[in-house]
Amino acid sequence: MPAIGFQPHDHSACVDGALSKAQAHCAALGLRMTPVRRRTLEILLAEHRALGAYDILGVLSEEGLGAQPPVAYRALDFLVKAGFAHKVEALNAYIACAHLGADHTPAFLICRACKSVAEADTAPAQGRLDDAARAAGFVIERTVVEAEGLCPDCQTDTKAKGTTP
Amino acid sequence: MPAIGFQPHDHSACVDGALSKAQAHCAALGLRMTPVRRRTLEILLAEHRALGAYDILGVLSEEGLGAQPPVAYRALDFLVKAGFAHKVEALNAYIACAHLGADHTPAFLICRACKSVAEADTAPAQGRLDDAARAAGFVIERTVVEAEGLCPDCQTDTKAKGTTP
DNA sequence: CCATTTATGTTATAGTATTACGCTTGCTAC
DNA sequence: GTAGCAAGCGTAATACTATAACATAAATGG
Repeated sequence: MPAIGFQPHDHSACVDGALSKAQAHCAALGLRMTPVRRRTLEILLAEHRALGAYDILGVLSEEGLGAQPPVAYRALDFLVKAGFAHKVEALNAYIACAHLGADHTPAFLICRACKSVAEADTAPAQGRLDDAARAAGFVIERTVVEAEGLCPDCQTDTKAKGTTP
Repeated sequence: MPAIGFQPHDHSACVDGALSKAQAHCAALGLRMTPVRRRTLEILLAEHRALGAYDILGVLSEEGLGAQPPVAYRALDFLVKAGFAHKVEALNAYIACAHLGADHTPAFLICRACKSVAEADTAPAQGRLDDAARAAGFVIERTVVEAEGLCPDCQTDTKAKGTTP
């Protein structure tokens, strides 16, 4: 399960696949994929980048799908709970799940230059963190693993060399 | 390097030690430990819990050390950059560093019931994440590793059994 | 069809963070 | 010592993120 997001790929297939998997998952579990929710997922899927709730809201409201913050937050909550999207805590932003269907704990690689975000798998790191937690008598329910740095493309770009070029 | 924060310990020694280490570190590097910065560090050190910037600001302003948000944020930025404190991304809150002096990448164990936060070391997990990043061609500059769950004390408390007791 | 639950629409407000600008303080070089 | 400069602080204004509360509407299940 490689990090998805930096390598070129067939993006429209990636979007279509995710949408239909999400749809199927909803059908199977009796969840309701309403217009606002589907559109929100589409917006997130359109790019391998984290979007703020208000970015989403901007698009939704342009399309007449709701103009107030709760509309976007409710749709995002639904998608996150259903596993179709994740919240990137370091950015206070949201991103579509790149490994839909897998029951995973995501790790994010966040490029500080181009803002793209790749989703990797944490299973290995996870085990070690569990060890540390167990030693402390702590029971983990949810983990957040995020790394900020430079993606392959931005490592060679001059603009990326410093924080203030 | 065990997780610090859940076990009972000599807290005043823990505070005093951290303060004098910070002071010494500033002296060594020519950093300026001003009244606002020192007081902010003291406030954070007072508890092994993450505090919001506005919690800090509340105390500072009661004491005549500044009444507007930038005062708190500037002090916190300084402490974080100097390594005397960390930001807990999952809480949008700040906590004093529990391993002052060690050049470390912290991992936090956050109790959702009592809100205490322990700081563990991620070196092991770190290695695996590095592997994943290298495979993707990504260069990590900073990592965020946070786990939410229940601390030893709260696992037995009835109030902690559900999210809405 | 009616009751219940689930989702949406809307207003208002809470919580987190930054920009911008001017003043003061402390350091360094003359 | 004092002129020039950088770092820090005071303050106002504003931007960004998120939730509470309550009314309305649509779907589900008897």
